[in-house]
Amino acid sequence: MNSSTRATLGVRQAQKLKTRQALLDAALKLLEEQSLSSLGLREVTRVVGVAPAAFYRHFRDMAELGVALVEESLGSLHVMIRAVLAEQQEAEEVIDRSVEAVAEHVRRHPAHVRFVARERHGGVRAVREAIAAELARFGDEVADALAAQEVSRGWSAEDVRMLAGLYVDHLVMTASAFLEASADEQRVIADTARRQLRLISLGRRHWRAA
Amino acid sequence: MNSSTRATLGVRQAQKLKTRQALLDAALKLLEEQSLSSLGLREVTRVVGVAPAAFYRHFRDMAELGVALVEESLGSLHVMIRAVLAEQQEAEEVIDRSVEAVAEHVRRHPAHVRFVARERHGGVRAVREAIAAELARFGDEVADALAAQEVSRGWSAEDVRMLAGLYVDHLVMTASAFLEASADEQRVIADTARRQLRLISLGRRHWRAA
DNA sequence: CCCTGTGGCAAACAGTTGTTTACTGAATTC
DNA sequence: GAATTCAGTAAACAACTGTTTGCCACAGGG
Repeated sequence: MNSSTRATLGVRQAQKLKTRQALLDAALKLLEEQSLSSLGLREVTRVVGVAPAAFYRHFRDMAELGVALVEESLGSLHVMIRAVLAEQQEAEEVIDRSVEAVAEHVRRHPAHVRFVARERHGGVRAVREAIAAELARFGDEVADALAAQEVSRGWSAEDVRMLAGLYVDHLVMTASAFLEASADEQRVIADTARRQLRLISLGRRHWRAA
Repeated sequence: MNSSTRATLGVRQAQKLKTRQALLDAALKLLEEQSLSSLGLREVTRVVGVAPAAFYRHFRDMAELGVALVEESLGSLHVMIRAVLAEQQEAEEVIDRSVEAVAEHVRRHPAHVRFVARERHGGVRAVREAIAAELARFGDEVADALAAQEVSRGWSAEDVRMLAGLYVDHLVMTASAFLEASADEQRVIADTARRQLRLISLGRRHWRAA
């Protein structure tokens, strides 16, 4: 009668998913203060409270666990981005809304954000590639949203994609800047981010019109 | 009579510097495929061909070696940036010149660039802070150069610093994008980077004028 | 020329790591 | 209700880690 698991899932399978999630959670916690390539399998199982060998029932190695963490981490970000993109508002409002959304996302999922920022260029190839692929999908999604706006009339697909890339990069930079900042510094960062977006948006409106 | 070391340096001191440099070089090479927090002291000394204990004659631990690598890595970048900033040219030219300089820098010092990109958000606090401090100095330097240009007339110091931050971030993003790219992809990246800089420069010219 | 400072060495230390093995006991299937 | 599946266990493995110790060879100053 566990309400958090579907009734159709057997007790067996549900338990397995539970420890799998426990492994992911423990790893994410440990990764707040070290990087994936130095995180040991025993370290993780010790925190969860299972035998080291149990790890292999869920992941081939730490790299595979890392890829699973990428999906978990960027999944929530994906939801957030889609929500912001869906709102149809004035440019100024959409900027304020975006920065606020990023700030809140970092506040709610700091470990996820830190993990992505850290492993984006980290020492584990498979994880790097998973993050790159997911961020590329973000870029495409943003590009689609931009193309649908009337400001982009007459823009080539490449130019739209270029602008989308700029936005995604800026998002990632801003999010990781928030991470290590105190409350005071966070306000400064948010303010700077808004002005930067405003400047970009200005450049956008004058593109090919100058 | 070693021409690469000052004549005033005794044989003693010169030898010490030589193995110290060998340790740094070996570490940098090993760091192309892993991150600092997983790099072992024995691993480094083994490559150099000295006893593990010899490491302590030069660094307290790997974190200290990492900080030394930061200075080495960002030192060369610093020279490059200063050179570009010194040139007084038309906006369009300075953009082409900047992107070309970044591309060449990555071509000449890939391991250094990779190291900085990887450890900027990596698992070793001291190294993160050293990189952040150095990048902040870059930002100040760029800000000074921007402020001296007539386009910035009437700009507040904060706005100038905001724009400088945007440029520095863009530089780092572009450099790390170059890293894992093939020759073909590099051309695409360079082209995208140029267009992004052009858009930013456009926004800059219309700042507070719109 | 001898004395001293010191960069590097060999060896030993207690811990820790990833992986394999044979196993147990409970949920599932028939 | 018996047979089967399989998540998790305990123990052992060789290989490796960072750090300390006492020692040596030798450059450099007196």
